[in-house]
Amino acid sequence: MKRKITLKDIARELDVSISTVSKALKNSEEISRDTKEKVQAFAKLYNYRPNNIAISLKNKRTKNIGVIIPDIVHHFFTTVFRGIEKFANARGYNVIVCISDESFDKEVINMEMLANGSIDGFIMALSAGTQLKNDYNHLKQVTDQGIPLVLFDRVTDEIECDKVIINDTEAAYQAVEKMIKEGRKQIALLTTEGHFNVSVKRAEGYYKALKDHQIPVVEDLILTLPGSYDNEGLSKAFFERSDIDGVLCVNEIYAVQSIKYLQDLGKKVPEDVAVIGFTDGILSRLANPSLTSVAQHGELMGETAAQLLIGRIEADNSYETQPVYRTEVIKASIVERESTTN
Amino acid sequence: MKRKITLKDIARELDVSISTVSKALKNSEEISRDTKEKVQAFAKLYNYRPNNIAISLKNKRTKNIGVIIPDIVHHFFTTVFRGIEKFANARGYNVIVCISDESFDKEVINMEMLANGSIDGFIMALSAGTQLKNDYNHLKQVTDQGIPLVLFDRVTDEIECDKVIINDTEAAYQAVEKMIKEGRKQIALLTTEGHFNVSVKRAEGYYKALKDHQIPVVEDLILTLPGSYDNEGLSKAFFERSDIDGVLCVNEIYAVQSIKYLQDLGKKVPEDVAVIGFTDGILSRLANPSLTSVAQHGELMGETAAQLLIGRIEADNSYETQPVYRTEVIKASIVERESTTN
DNA sequence: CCCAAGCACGAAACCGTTTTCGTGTTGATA
DNA sequence: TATCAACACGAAAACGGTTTCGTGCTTGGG
Repeated sequence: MKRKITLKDIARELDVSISTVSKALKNSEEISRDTKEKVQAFAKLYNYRPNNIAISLKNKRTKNIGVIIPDIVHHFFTTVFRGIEKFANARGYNVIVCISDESFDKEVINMEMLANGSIDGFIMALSAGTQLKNDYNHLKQVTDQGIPLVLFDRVTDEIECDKVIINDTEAAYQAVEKMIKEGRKQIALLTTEGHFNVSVKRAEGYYKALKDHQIPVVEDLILTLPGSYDNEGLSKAFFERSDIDGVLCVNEIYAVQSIKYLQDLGKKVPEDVAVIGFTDGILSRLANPSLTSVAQHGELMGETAAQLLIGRIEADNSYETQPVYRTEVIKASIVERESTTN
Repeated sequence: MKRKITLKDIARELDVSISTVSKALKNSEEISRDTKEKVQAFAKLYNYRPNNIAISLKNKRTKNIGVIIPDIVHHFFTTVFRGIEKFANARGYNVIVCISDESFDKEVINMEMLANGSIDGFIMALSAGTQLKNDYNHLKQVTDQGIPLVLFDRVTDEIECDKVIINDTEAAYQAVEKMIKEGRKQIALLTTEGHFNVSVKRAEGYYKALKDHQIPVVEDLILTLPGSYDNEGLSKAFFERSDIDGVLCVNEIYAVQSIKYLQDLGKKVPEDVAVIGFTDGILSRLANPSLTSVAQHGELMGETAAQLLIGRIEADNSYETQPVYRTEVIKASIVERESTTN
């Protein structure tokens, strides 16, 4: 077991000072060619690598970014994470991931753990618990310390920072409008409980589309489910009413499940009922019929968030004054497949 | 913007030495009650938190573990990761994730980045590129340095370290046997190219089950696809032969796609053809018919890997001699759903 | 021959902790 | 009154680097 070699080891071995070794390895002009070659050769031979921790301590930069997401076993967050990781890695940053599991407490604990020097900035999506509690002191503390923060998807107006969101309302509007243009009139909405910002915004788009096309809102056509990714509470009974001819779902799980129930009830998708979901994941592609879906471009969202964050991190030497925060809007797009007609 | 407060700040403010502050905060017996109370009150007031980086440098322990996986947008890896994160977090460790994207080079770069002090140990699944190249020097380097390493799922015999695998061969055997007991005789195998260890092992189980039940192997019933998670290369034509009555797929994507093609060809699942996949993910649950699938218990796998790793990390002060490495086998189980009969 | 510039390198501070090893003061004891 | 613990605290080294600021030596010009 060869232990890691340090500057001190090289200095001792070559009978020069630590500073000389350090400079020689950085190819400093101060050091003679002879010495530089000697040191560099020795370092190569013994595979010297500077200790990241020591460097972090010295320059107060860790080159780590903290990502806190509610769940990882979920296609959307997963793609966002891939975008973050990709961009960050290309810029020499590593990514520390914490899963809040939709819990306020875990979110707080994780942030505090990382905020004490482990990372240079945060990227996060708020947990359900946090949105429910409406308590953002942990975020405030972080930003007050001057640690850059970027919120994505599940954001809040309470905190001033950079944000990346998608145009949920318009996307839902377009999805509903598409079904209306197909001649549908009784369009159901499957959504989740209200503390999710995104669900509310998608519902808004649904209402607005109906209104703009003079279609009355039928309360019985709107089903609000408790879980966020589970299809708990969704039953076949909901689809038994004979007049439903379209369904908008705030995620793809609901959508695929809806298709299944509709088919069980002898209704044809898309002939009798059109179905559109959010989150254009693998489920949408492989469903039968495949699912027309609102693509949220998670990877782009992640890249954008990482770009914003790293920009802040690497610029915060200059501006000490109140910076102007940006909110980037990622445009969702509808991917048309077999669960709608043309 | 309140900057972070340090021991030195407290010491200056309270007119005591840094050592006194440090000890007072640790409730050392050396320090008088008066001083301790004073220091602790001040620390609380100004919300003092020790700097993680400094502590890491001091005790040469980062409380970070590095996870390197080929892909994150994949249900199995995602669940394993959740298991790792869960266990690690409960033990006070953070998780740094790098995605190798199935590339040997990225795997090497990521490992080198993290191996220079950023982490206390690695958990990883080998990338396709690495298995293809059969070059494990980067792993050897890491273990030689005394950094604990745990391999999971995609492992190699070339490296001595702790490993966590599932009993792929037996699971595939059982899946095939199940279909045979349902009276199936022409069972197809959809697998991926050979450099994936797991595919090979699953194929072995397939062969063995056929052999044990005196069913001849029909080469035309075995389809080897290039990608690992994409259904590229999988076409409806494969299923046109009339005699197929069972399909074993090495992942759930192939399985769901197979169901779709079979249905398109007018064959009924499971009446005419049974389908069993690996990776019991959301696709399996929501497919129509829902998919009988081999559950790999990824979360348990992740927890096991994290437990092994943290055990090594926290024990490696004692044993300097060659430790005895363990290989934990996670037992896969078949989750029966609608794509097979009883 | 003297002085100044320039070269090549080293000493030391610093980043924020922890921890060992003093050390000055007090009170009790012989 | 001299001695000795016990007490309460500080100085300093250490972790592994970077960086500033000397400094001794050589050399060239006057």
